[in-house]
Amino acid sequence: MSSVDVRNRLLEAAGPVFSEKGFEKATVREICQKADVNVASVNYYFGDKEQLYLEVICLAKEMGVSRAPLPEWSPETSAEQKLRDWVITLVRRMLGTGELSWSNHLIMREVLRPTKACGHLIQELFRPFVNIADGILLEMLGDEIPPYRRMQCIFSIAAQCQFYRVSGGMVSLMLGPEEQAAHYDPEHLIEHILQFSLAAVKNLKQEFSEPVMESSSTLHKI
Amino acid sequence: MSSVDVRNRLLEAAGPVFSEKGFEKATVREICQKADVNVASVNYYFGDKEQLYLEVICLAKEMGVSRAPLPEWSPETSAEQKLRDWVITLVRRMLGTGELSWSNHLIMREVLRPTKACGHLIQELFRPFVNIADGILLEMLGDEIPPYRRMQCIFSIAAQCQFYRVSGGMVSLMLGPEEQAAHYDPEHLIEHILQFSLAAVKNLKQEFSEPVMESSSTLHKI
DNA sequence: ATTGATTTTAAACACGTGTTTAATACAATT
DNA sequence: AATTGTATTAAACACGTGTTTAAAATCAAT
Repeated sequence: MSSVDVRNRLLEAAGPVFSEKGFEKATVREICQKADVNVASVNYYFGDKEQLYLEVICLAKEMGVSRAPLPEWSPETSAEQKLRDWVITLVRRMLGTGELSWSNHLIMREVLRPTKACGHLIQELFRPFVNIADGILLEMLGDEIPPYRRMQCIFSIAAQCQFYRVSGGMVSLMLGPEEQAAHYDPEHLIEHILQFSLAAVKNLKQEFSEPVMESSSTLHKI
Repeated sequence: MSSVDVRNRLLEAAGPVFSEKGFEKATVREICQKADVNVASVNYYFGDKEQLYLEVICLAKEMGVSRAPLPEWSPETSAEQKLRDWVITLVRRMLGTGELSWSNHLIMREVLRPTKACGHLIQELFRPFVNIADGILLEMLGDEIPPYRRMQCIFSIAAQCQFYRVSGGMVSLMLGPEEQAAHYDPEHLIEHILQFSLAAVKNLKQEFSEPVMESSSTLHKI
């Protein structure tokens, strides 16, 4: 068994374990057992547990992007279709099952509780992906609408996709299994999220082309 | 120092610690140190660490509800106003700061990674709160729209509120501090979430009163 | 075949965890 | 004042953790 082989076996074994248990609860012993290598190999090849974790994060990022990439768009593709593709891609990355689900899960852990690896993910993964959505919304809304309003919309759309990932356990407990199977599979979710969000975005555009209604905000400080 | 005093001191000290560290990483020694009692007191009064945790969850539930309750509505309160109040209450519970923020944080931990305490929270806290929103949406949408569509809308609204709670760390890293302070305080978030969601809900009502457009869904399996 | 560097191994180390224990202190009751 | 049941304490226990170590094994080059 060559030395690079042991390194790769450790990386591949560590991904699912970190994903399932998190950095703290994951044990070097379990990872080494799954990789079928000695306990000391992590420290020998990676220095310590944290360095192994950082390399696993990079691996997860690359796997996620390559497995669920954005489609190529021709110049005449409509903005609405692009937004649809964007949401489909996001849901695929978030709710994707099978071999690569551990990478989504691991990345979500970084979002929920950022470590020093989160900066890397933002720069390499989140920011480019958000910028694409920003371009689509700019195309749909025009530049009279302030950029921060576009960002709020992007967060609102992403939030809906993220909800079923992070709160999936609670959703399953609230809905019956049959209800969940009937209306909450990824395809139905995509349709709902798109319809919900497109209506909101189109309304935002109308609000800026028509005179604005004053909203009586009597909200107190939280 | 009376014995009930030690019990309460443990409960009050354990809340913030469990909230900040989570059940696993929180240590009995730290809780006892913060409560200024002996290490063995947890086992003496609660049996074990988990039983203490369960009682802290119940305390968190009661604190959260009592601190940010829903307002009383008169019969002529509009559905739109009720939905506004509902969102305000949810954002307050989710993003509330100060003394009670640990209870929100702890409940959110249960949502993200349900333990045996989550069933209690659903029955006592989430289900009643969701039922109120369901009644409001029923009022706005009428009963021609299937109940599961209302539930999807409730999830979409709650998702937006939840997003800034669970992804707040990443949002801070993506936006600059000045951008975040300018447009992402709770009041601005409430306004955006309400405008975004009300537009979507009203569009859903229109869709059911007007002829439905066929959407060309060529989505493949994830 | 010998040598020297690299890799693998089992054992041990140092530390932190939840829990238990046996002795002590306390407070109320007889 | 003596007794009894409860509450508190410091110490120890049993276990799991990441990491280190020194010896053994493997491999490539001479």
